[in-house]
Amino acid sequence: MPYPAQINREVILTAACELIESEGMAHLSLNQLAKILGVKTPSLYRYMDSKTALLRAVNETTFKGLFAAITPLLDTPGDAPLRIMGIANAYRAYAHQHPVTYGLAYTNTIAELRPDPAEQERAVIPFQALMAEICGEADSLPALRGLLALIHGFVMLELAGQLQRGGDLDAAYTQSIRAYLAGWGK
Amino acid sequence: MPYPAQINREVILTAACELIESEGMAHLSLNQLAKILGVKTPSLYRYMDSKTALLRAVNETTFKGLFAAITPLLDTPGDAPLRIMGIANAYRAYAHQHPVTYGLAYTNTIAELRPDPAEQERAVIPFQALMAEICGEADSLPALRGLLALIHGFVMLELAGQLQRGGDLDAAYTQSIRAYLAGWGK
DNA sequence: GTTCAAAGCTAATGATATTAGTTTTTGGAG
DNA sequence: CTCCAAAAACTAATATCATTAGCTTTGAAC
Repeated sequence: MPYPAQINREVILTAACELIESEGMAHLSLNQLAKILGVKTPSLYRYMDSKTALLRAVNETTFKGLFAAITPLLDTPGDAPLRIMGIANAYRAYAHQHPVTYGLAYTNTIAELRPDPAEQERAVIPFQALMAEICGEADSLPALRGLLALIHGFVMLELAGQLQRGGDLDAAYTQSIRAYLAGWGK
Repeated sequence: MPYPAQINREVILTAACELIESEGMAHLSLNQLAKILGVKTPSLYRYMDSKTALLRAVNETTFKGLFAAITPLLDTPGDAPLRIMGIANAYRAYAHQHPVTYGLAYTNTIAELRPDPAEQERAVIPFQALMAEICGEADSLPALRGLLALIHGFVMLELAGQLQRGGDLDAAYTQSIRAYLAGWGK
């Protein structure tokens, strides 16, 4: 092992996440990142193919963290609506804790930054069974999609500062999801 | 009027929109834009303060177009759920027709690109009355927020390529909104 | 025809991502 | 203990950006 490495893929990744989260997307440059890591810019290329690849990895990390925060709640006592509400709250909490990277992960005006979308849809399959308990097997896929849309949409609007007319956002979130589930339950 | 102008703010804006929509966000450079307009790059600065300001203008255009596509449907025959569904479909259709600029408008990993969010929330107030017909005045704000979240979230997931497990997306959209409204109507 | 201000241009700067080629380091072979 | 090879980092250079400063062209009004 000649020449011990000063950095590696992982520390680059976490430094990038922290920098994005604290300074915002616009201030993430490889120069800045290298300076933080105590290394010159081109050295980063030994561990990543491009800035785009790095950002894609950041997004993968975000999704991984998000699902890690959520999946444990699948095996929780209570009926389906209650468990779904717990998951929805954990989801929203994660997004609030990682607002910039969450936004980046789903933002994707640039298609190259997306992790494999097919894989993500697979990751969400376990949740479909939960919806099936409410609306039946046959409708469980469309019902799941609407649920994801509601959750994701609410969080995105919040993060974009688009829900600022006052009122209790926590309550609005809970009530809306409850209404959605009730609507499918009929 | 010495020296007739070859360009103006508006043609820059529409060219920018078209370029973004056809080539994607990543390929929008002022150089490219100037070349399309038959002008040298620095000349653009006579009509805009910065690239950021241009993108903010693009976003304003997007919102304006979106609301222009939607608001006429407020005065349509039919009960509240029917009218809401018409609006939701028009909304989704607009997003499908302008996928990149729609994504950009709501993406906003970079806060400077956002048009005044307060104004946008005001633009959506007329739709609150429609929700009130379903769930009553008292709950109309949270119910509206959930509806916007559901619509926006669904469209964003679609555009991000995150709903690719097959199935009828049109139906899923319609059914989910119907369920949501039914849930609030109880 | 001269004037003048608007509109465009050239040239330059500093930041950026990225590539090519060189130097430094050090664990292990002799 | 010395030396070597290769891994890891570095320097230097390029092309592309956005942006600024200052110069040149245009054409309508007098």
